[in-house]
Amino acid sequence: MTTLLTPAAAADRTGVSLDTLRYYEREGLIGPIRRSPGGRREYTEDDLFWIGLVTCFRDAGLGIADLREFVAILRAEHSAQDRVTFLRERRATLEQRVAALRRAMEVLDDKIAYYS
Amino acid sequence: MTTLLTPAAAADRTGVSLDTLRYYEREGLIGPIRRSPGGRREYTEDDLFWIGLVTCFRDAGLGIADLREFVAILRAEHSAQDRVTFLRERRATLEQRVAALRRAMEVLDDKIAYYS
DNA sequence: ACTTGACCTGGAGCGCGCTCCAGATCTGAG
DNA sequence: CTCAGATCTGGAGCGCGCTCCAGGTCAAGT
Repeated sequence: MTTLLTPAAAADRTGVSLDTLRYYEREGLIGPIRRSPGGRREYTEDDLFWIGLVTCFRDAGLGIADLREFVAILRAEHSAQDRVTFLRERRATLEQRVAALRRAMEVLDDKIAYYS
Repeated sequence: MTTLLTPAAAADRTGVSLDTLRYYEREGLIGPIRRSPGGRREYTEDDLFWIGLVTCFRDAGLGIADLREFVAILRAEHSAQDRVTFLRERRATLEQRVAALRRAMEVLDDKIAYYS
């Protein structure tokens, strides 16, 4: 028997608010989450794991649309080749962000050196 | 004689739109930019340089408020110590972002490996 | 002088990613 | 059975960072 979590528990475990959980589901980033007979959401461990992935990418600055595309690619039938291509593209954009951050950090380092 | 640039030229050189240049000025991120007798903005090379810094930080994901604070710290009278402290804090938050990006990239790498 | 186009200001509008709210329903404790 | 508290839905509201617009001014060519 798989343990099911209430929305509150899921929010607690993932650090994502109830509203945001619902929002992500509406947007197709997670779920659809199964429901109890009464209509309440019941989150599985798998759901939590997936939510973790989503928040990981959100934290990295990917937008909702990006993530929706990500979900689509991983869920729908796509050749492994397509998936790899897509994933590599995403990886490249993340690397560009890292580069932008490094540039900014260099500027800060220069200023820090100047004032030290 | 220092060369002065029209707004259009400044936008062109910096890659920032006219509207955004005005917006940044209103928000106190740049300038105030000097004006011609007729009231038009005239950008100096120094202005352009500063705009470059601002866009560098914007590209790194810093918010307008962060940048305003940045400007304030660098312009107003503050001890070198204060400045260094502030700059180091900023640097730390940028490093956290890099870490978040790295985590996301690891996830992508795992998926790429899986589908390869 | 006239026209054209760049520029001015103040303010409205927009897309994103939530966040909040109202009003209804479900659930569990007593 | 009752009542409080958790959850439901649909939709409004919000902060951010621009972006766009109207109505007017300025500058340069003819």
